[in-house]
Amino acid sequence: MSPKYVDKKERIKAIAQIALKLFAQRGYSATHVNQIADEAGIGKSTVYEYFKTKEDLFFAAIKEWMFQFESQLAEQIKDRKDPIEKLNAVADLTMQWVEPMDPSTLRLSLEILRHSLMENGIFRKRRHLMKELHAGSKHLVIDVLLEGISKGVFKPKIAQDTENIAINLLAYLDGISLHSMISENYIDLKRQINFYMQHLLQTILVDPDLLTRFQTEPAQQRFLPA
Amino acid sequence: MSPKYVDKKERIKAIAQIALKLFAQRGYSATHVNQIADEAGIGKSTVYEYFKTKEDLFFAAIKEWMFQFESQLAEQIKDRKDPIEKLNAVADLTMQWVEPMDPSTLRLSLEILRHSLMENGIFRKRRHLMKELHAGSKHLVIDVLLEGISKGVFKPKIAQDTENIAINLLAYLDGISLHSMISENYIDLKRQINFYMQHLLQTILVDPDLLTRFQTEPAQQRFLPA
DNA sequence: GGCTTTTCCGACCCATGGGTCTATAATAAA
DNA sequence: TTTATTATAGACCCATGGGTCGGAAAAGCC
Repeated sequence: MSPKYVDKKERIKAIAQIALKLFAQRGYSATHVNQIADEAGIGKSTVYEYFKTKEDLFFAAIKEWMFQFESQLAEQIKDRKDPIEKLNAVADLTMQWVEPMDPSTLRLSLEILRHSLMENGIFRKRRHLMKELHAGSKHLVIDVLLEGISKGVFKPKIAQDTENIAINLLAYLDGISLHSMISENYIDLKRQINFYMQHLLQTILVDPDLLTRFQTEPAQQRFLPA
Repeated sequence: MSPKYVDKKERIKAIAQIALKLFAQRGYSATHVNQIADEAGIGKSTVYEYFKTKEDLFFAAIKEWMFQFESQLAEQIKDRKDPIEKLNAVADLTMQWVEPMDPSTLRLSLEILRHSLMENGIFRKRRHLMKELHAGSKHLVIDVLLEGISKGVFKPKIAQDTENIAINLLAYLDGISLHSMISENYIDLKRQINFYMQHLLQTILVDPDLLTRFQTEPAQQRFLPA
C-alpha cells in the first residue's frame, strides 16, 4: 500500500490535476479539500502532506493548468520550422483551448479573474508569484522572435522589444479568449485573432509581402451575427 | 429607537443597498451576514427578519442594482423627445456606468456571471426569476421602439420584432461592457457601441439619412492602442 | 528479524458563519 | 396607563470544513 519512497513531484502533480478538475467544476469555495482527497482516493491528511493550505493547492492547480498550455505550446512550436508559422502556433493553440466552449475553461478563467480582483483574492496575495506562471510561455514566444530575427524574417530592431511583444501577444490572446467565451455570439474568435496577428506581423516583418503566406482570408470586421 | 410600524419595503431596500456595497467589495462568499448587519447598524437577526436566507439577500441586492439602472434609464428616456435620442440614452447610460472603471462594477458583474455558470450558483437555481430582472429595461426599450414607429421614424414592420431587438441591444451592451471592463486597453467602448448602434439604426430607420444626426464620428475600427 | 524512516490516514480540534429562539424594547391604539 | 402587537438584537445552536496529531502500515537497510 505505501511504498517507502514516493515521487513527490509526481504525487503533487497528480493531486493538483484532480483538484483542477474539481475547481473547474464547482469553483474555489465550493470545492472542499475532502472532496479532492476522496476523488484522489486518499485521505485528507495526505493532501495536507503535500500542500500546506487549500490556497496553495488552488495555486498549484492553476499553475498545472498553465503548464499544460505551455508544454503543448512548446510541442507545437517544435513541430514547425517557419518563424511566422511558429508565431501562429500560439494563436492556434489558444483557439484550440477556447473553441470547444468547455464551460470549465470559462469557469476557471473567471475564478482566476475573481481572485485577482477581489480584496482578499488568492492571486492578489501572491502577485509576486504570478509572473513565473506566465514566464514559460513568454520565453517560448521570445525565442521565436529572436529566431525570426536571426533568420532575417523579423526586423532586427525589434530585438530590444521582444519581451514586450511577447507580453502583448499573450495578453491579447487571454483577453480575446475570455471575451469569446463569455459571449459566443458576438465574437468571431478566428477573425479577431487574425486581425491582431496581421497588425503584429506588419510591425515586425522585414518583408510585409510574407503576410499573405499565412493570411487566408481578408480580415473584414464583422461583429454582429448575420 | 424602534417605532412600532416600519416601512418594510423601505427597510428591505436599505439593507439590500448596504449588502450590495459589501458584495461588490468582497464578493459573495467573503461577505458575511454579520458584516452586513454591522454596516447597517442593526443585529443579524434583524436582517433575517427581512430576508429568509443569505442567498435571498444577494438576489435582492442584485435586483436593487439592476433597478437602479432601470430607473436611471427611465429618467433619461423621459428627458429626450426624439426616439433616436431615446435609443441612444440606453447606450449613454451604459457608458456612464462602465466608464468610471469602478472595480466594484466589474466585481459584481463577475459575481453574477459566476453564479449563473457554476453548478450550484444562485442564479442557476433561480433562472426563472432572472427574466423579471431584465423585464423593466426591456420594456422601456420596447416602448421607445413603438413610439418611434408611431412617429414614423422607425419602420413599421419591426413592430413584431421589438422584443427581440430590445433583448439584442441590452445583451450587446452587457457583453461589451464586461469586455471593456476586463481589458481596458483593448476596447474603445464608445466606438464599439457606436458601431453597433449604426447597424441597428440602419436596420430599423425609415430614413437612413437620419443616421448622421447622432453619429458624430466615423466608426473606424481600432482595437490596438495607439 | 529488528530498526528506522517515510508515507498515510482516522480521529480529532475548533473557528467560522449561516440561521434560530426568546426576552425585551418600542409604540399605536384603547 | 394599560394592552396588544410588532420590531429588534443578544445569546445560542450546530453543520461545515479547514487544518492538526499521533499512531499504524509500509519498506528500505542492516
